[in-house]
Amino acid sequence: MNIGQVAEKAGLNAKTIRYYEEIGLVHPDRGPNGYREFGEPDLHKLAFVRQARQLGFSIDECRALLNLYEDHQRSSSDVKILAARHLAEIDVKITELRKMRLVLADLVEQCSGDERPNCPILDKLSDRKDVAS
Amino acid sequence: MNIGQVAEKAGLNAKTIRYYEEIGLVHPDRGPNGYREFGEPDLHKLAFVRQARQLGFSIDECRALLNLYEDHQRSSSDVKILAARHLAEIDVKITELRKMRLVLADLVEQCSGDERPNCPILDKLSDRKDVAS
DNA sequence: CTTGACCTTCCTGCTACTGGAAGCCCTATC
DNA sequence: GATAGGGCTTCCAGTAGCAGGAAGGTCAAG
Repeated sequence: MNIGQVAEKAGLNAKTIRYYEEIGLVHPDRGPNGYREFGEPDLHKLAFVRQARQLGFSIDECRALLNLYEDHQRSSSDVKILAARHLAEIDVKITELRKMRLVLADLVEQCSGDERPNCPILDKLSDRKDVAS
Repeated sequence: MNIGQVAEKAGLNAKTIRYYEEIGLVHPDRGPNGYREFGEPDLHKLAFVRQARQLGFSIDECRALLNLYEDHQRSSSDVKILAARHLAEIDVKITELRKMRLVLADLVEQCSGDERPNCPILDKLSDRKDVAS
């Protein structure tokens, strides 16, 4: 398979796949013309990474997950620890965003949004006191 | 004020403030020794930007907010539109994170997390079907 | 006079790609 | 055989928002 085909099948951009090769996630063969040649295992790995990325795992976490996936001696606890840590990070992000959302929604609601210059949003931003911890 | 003092007062890193100068957010004077000299208005602007950053506004949005803040002919509607758009982006992010969280929490729960290799998390990631839309 | 804290500029690196330029390869058509 | 197109290659630059570090100037205290 050439890069275009594997890209389509894996649901990834060809550029992305070249990048993944550059950072050592995949190691496709090369044909006599210099083209990358991907096999089924490569496709499988790329699809795996795509799924993990969609769940928000970083590239390094994807690398670790791939290693675990290919290590048939792994303990599922290693995978679970990695995933649980990522889950916790997601929770932190959600919490932070919700904090922002609370303040912001309040400000937006308070702002009349007309042609007059008076604006509680700007007032808040220029306030001495902190907006959130 | 030197950069160290203004950094502490504004709650920002000195490096960050130099960066903000580089991208044109602030324009401190220079003393005869080449040191940056910040006045109260600079401190005020930096604190403003910090507050906006804490609410998740991008640097470009902060720039726009600063411009509106300093434009006493502004309409509050301009500010409100900007803030409402940002609020919508936050909502999108929260939604995406919650989707990830749903799938991930489920997987983590299903994984026994023991010494055996069998792992539903890896099974899911290597699945042909998409994990989320 | 020296020490240490503070300041300066410049350069690199981080994440995870994306876009573009210059050029080769392959197939099809005229 | 020439040409057109699409796909492939490498390399370089840029994105956001800084952080870290090197090399060196400045300033106040002892």
